[in-house]
Amino acid sequence: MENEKTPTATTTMEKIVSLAKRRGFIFPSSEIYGGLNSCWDYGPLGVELKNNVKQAWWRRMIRQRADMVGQDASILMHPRVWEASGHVAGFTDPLVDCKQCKQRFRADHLTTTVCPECGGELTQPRNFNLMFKTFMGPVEDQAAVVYLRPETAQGIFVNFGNILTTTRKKLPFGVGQIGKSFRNEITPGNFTFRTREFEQMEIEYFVKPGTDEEYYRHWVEVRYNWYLELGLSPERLRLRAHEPEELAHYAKACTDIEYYFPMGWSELEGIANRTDFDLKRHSEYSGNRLEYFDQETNEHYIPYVIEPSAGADRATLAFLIDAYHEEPDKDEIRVVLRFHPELAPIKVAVLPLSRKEPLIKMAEEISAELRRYWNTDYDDAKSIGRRYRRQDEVGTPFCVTVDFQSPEDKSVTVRDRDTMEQVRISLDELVPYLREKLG
RNA sequence: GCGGGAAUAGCUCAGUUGGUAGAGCGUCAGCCUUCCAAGCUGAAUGUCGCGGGUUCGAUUCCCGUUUCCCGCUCCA
Repeated sequence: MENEKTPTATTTMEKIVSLAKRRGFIFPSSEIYGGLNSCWDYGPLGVELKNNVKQAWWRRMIRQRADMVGQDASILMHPRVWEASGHVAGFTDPLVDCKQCKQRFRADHLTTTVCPECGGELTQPRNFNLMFKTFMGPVEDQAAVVYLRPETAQGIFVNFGNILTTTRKKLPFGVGQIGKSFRNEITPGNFTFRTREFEQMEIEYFVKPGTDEEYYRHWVEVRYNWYLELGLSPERLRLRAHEPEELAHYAKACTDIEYYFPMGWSELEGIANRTDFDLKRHSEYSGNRLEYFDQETNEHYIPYVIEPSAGADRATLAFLIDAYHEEPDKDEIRVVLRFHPELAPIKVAVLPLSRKEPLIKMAEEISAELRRYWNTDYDDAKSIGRRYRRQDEVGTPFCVTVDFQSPEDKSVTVRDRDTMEQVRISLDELVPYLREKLG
């Protein structure tokens, strides 16, 4: 697959948007007031899915690694942070528009005073600061201007010293966090792919200078495999190394992990070698030396940083798109979300075959038991086939069906979403059975 | 921000040459139903995206605006 727009791109994304709305994954923000540009709300199933994505990241990247710790920094930070990081200067793009051909250019990239495309007249440069600004305190005073963070990364850099002393970590080690960031993107769009409020899952991994390239490769591999482990299709996932001229001001190297979205190959995550840029700048601007003392070599130095920076909303969208399947079923089309069990918003549904007692009572008791371990749904409305379809459409991996035999021999059947096969097991074995499948 | 398209029920859409709206699917209730969207009966849901103008009357015509989608430019 090359970077082309497919003819079905529109309809695929529209189907995802429609399903997301219909089944309570994602709604337009403030919809009853007409919506708000580029803002989306995660509904009952969407929040489960996204939380599962974030937990799958946290578990593998932080908890299961001895060289990682977590943190959760505030969104509002000292204004000087953004001067040191380069965002106050670097996030302001002076843009000009051609009055004739309507194309837009960065004024600082132009060498001419007329449109390089058609020679038309250009508008005056206008500044686009991509950071959201607000006021700290009840009085709108210039001295109290603060920014909503445009990335979570800086919250880690400014805490480098605190984490070093409190955790007694030795290099190499990393700090991860998940949180909201805000950017006044010029062009948001493509559903939740590019929004002005978004959630990041970022790691800053500190290493001894000279070992940075080795760990850079390590993290590219670790992060790539993370998506594969959680079920993303390998043929829709690829790595793309940045060309030197497209690197950000702080980066020595960067590799994107891209997914083949309906609109084409687009970035899920970037793994950057940020060198010692950030810690050095914060040392300069704050007057605090953000250094590491290496006991083995008896020297002070500023660590290099490898940054795997992922978008939680983008990952969630990719998992949703990748899970989406339409399959012929008689004359109908069966919609199935084939989520990895770890990501599925509902893990198991309990379905009594009839509304007659004692099936209902037994089914309710079983769901109460299962709800202790997993997000469990209960549904007794309409035919059993219809209820399987409902669960398929939201990606529930397992359905526990209580039939007329169940009260007599204390057994149920478990139906698998992917194989559509059923096994009859005793009630005592149900939780162990599901635990083996779901973890 | 610029250009193009669109906006009617939860979803997909029809419709009104200007006289305040329907279908299918879905949802809910009841009957029926012993494992893959069966059937029957009944019900709920729309300020026709929002605001203004023209008009006796606007969902329909005009203007503005918001949102979404598709192209330009940027990023996680």
